[in-house]
Amino acid sequence: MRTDSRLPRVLHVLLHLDQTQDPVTSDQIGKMLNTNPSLVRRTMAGLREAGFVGATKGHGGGWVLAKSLDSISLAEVYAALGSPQLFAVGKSADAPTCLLEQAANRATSAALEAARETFQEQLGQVTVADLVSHHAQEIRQHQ
Amino acid sequence: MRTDSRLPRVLHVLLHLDQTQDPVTSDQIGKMLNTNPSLVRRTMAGLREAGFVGATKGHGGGWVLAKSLDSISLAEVYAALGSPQLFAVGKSADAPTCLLEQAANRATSAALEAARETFQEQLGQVTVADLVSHHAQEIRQHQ
DNA sequence: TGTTTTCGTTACTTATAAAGTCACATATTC
DNA sequence: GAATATGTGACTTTATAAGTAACGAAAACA
Repeated sequence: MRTDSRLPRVLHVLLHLDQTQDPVTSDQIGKMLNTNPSLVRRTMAGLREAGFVGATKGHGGGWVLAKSLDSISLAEVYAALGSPQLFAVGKSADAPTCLLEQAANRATSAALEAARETFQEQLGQVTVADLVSHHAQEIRQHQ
Repeated sequence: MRTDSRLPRVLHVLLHLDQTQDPVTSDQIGKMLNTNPSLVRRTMAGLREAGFVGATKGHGGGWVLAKSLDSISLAEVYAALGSPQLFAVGKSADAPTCLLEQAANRATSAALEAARETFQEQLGQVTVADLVSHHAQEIRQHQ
């Protein structure tokens, strides 16, 4: 498959939503992400269901933050996206009968699971607000 | 893409090669892995170049171990496969100009890199021989 | 010498999942 | 009622490993 870029993309969107009070349309977000509004709506759906953003229809509608970014961890964002498949590497088969194949799968899965834990820990330690907290001044200069 | 199962597969093969003195053909390995001999030869090529196995042509030819399994770490096997793409998740773009997108990418990459380090550490701590060392008796019973 | 076996390699097809696209119903504002 | 937006279903495209086919080269065997 292609590389799944939903996590960085929605983080990017959340940071932008925090820069304005006005609703931002899927069309505008699509231009930011170089993609189209339908994909934006689908990708943002999980964040809406998680209560991180709200969407309103009609004139003047669009996406707005529904929660402060310092109360949303990256782990929660990842979970809101449906905890997408993290690894491109995996086991050879689900339940092999060969003992040697079982051993090979066990070792592979163990290393992957350890890596997944690290990934989750890292995401859990950081809020979306943290991503720019050390760059606030720099960012303000460029808005 | 499909899930990359080369690592568990070649580990499986190495463990089998350790069970016999005779060369094992790509055809026989293909039957073990439920795939075909061409794919086996391509996948094993990296292990041959790394000096972990040898291949001989002609009658009575095939694949044999060229090194003791207790001298090969899983990390070396992974490297011999060309260190395949580990993650299905990745950054949104290589060098975005938007500072907020840069921040989103940085955070995503940082979590992934930490996870990769854990993965490599895990693989580095284990030799191929370790995979079955605690199951030696059980495996002998089933051969 | 010639046939068989086996690897080594190239070229091509298939499978899979995210990305991307299109269309349209629904809801809201003007 | 017209215009603007989301929500969603159906479909196409893209990227990459897996899988397949074919054939030359090398080694063993008769």
